Amino acid sequence: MSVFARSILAAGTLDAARLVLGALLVHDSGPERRVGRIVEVEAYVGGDDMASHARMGRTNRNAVMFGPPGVAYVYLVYGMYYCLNIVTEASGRPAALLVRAVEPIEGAAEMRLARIRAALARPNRHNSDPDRARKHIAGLPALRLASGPGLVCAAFSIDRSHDGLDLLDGNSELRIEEAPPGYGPIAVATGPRVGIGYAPDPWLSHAWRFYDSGSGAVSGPGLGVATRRKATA
DNA sequence: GCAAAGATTTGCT
DNA sequence: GCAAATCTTTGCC
Repeated sequence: MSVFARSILAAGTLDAARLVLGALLVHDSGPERRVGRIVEVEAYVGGDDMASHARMGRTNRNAVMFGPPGVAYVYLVYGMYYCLNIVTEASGRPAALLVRAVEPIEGAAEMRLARIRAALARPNRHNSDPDRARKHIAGLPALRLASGPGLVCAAFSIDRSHDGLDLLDGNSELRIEEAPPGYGPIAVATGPRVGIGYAPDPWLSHAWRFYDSGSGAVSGPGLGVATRRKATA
């Protein structure tokens, strides 16, 4: 299987978002190969996008967003969860696609184990019984193993060590591969981005979330803090 | 130097 | 349906 075309990511981010749906996220190391079909992404476009980490210019955290396309931008959100982005557009222009959900194709058992490992690594005051989390994840349908940005990283064992990794290098342990025939999205739907209630319009309202409406792995309507804050405001 | 908030998920009420 | 967990980054003193 060949890696995803860098020229597609180098062009406009909004076009790239539609074309990357259906492509495969592959983690090719460890006991079992993990493959997931990308079914939901969000576009963060340029330094003037007030919802983007790039809105404050280049910082230590977001530096790779300013680099070449096809590179992984991985950050820690809320101090607990990692999020995976695919950098887009030419060097010097900060843009990326946040991978919000993938549909497990291969290695679902390993994804489940990785989810359990991640859950046990962050016990909280409610989590008095480790077996509870274990059983919860064990009972999840495969389609729900990576249906959220933090869950994608948990299921694929992605962390800050992958920041800056070239996802379009066939030798990378984590990479994006072309969609096999028939894997493209059946119907691409769009909507506003999730969890960016702090951003002013027009960025708040831009329909820059793209997903395959035919996939059962797409994440929920958006349960982020910012979204709730907006709802109660 | 310190305070505040975040591209989320979870478990209990 | 809500609040907590947790830590990096940012913005201001």
